[in-house]
Amino acid sequence: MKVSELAKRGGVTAETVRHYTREQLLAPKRHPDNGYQLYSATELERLQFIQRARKLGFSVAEIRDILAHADQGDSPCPLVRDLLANRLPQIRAQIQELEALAQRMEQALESWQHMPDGTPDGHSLCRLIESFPEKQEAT
Amino acid sequence: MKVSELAKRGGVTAETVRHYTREQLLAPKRHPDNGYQLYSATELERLQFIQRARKLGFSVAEIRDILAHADQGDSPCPLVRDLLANRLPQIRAQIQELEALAQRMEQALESWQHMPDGTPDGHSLCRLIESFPEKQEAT
DNA sequence: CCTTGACCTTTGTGTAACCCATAGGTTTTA
DNA sequence: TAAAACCTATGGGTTACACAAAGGTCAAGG
Repeated sequence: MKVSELAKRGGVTAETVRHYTREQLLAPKRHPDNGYQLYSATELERLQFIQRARKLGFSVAEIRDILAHADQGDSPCPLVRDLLANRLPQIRAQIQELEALAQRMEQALESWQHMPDGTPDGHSLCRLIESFPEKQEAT
Repeated sequence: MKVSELAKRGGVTAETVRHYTREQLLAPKRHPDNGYQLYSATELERLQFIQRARKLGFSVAEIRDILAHADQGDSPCPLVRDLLANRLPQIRAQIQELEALAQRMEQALESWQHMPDGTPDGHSLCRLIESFPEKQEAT
């Protein structure tokens, strides 16, 4: 099948398929006459595998490694366990950061309710923002 | 003061100062002889303002707009309130996504504890990943 | 048979906020 | 005075694609 058909079957855009192909996650054959990329049913399975892996937070580069292992006949499973176990705390940290950000934003919006809009005066650009600390102690 | 001094005083790298300068958030004078960028105390205040705004989740492009308003003598405050109020739900959504991801990751790691590593066999690349659904119903 | 529209190709650009390397000029200091 | 430290501009790297352009290919209808 050609790019668009694989894309449709896999539920992604043709651009995404081309991207994965460029990044070596998919290795289609070429139609000898016209140079079109030809994907087999195996490629569709690979595409679906990629989707699952993406949903689990693996990067495209990581998935390339995983697939490369599998293509060599090695079990990628230990790698997979490792990658995921290492990524999880990073995701947790990222969530913490975003929650702290959301809290700052909320606190700002709330405290701004009682502040008037001001006009920049050469020292103050916007007291709303300036009313916030540049650095903050741990709570 | 020169790039590095401003950077040190502002608690950022010289690269960051150059970046903000390229992006027009800072507008240093030039030393007529050697072409060095010369920052005044006002630029330091601006840099600190930028830091605060970044901490509140504003993008560099947004801060450029905010500063441009202020430079024209207009109060940027309504813009500031607006941007923040619009961004907050996006941040919340992002947190939700990350939490869903973290949950998928955890669930995966947990259920994988009882699964052996396998060898790719032409149909299965890694059952760990394949054991996960490509799409999922809302819970 | 030929045109048109749909699809394919490659290449290059843009996204966000910097970081880093390179090559070469300047200033400071030992 | 020579090296160390700092400055400049330019260009490439990061992530996972989206999008546009220029040009070749193919299927269907008039």
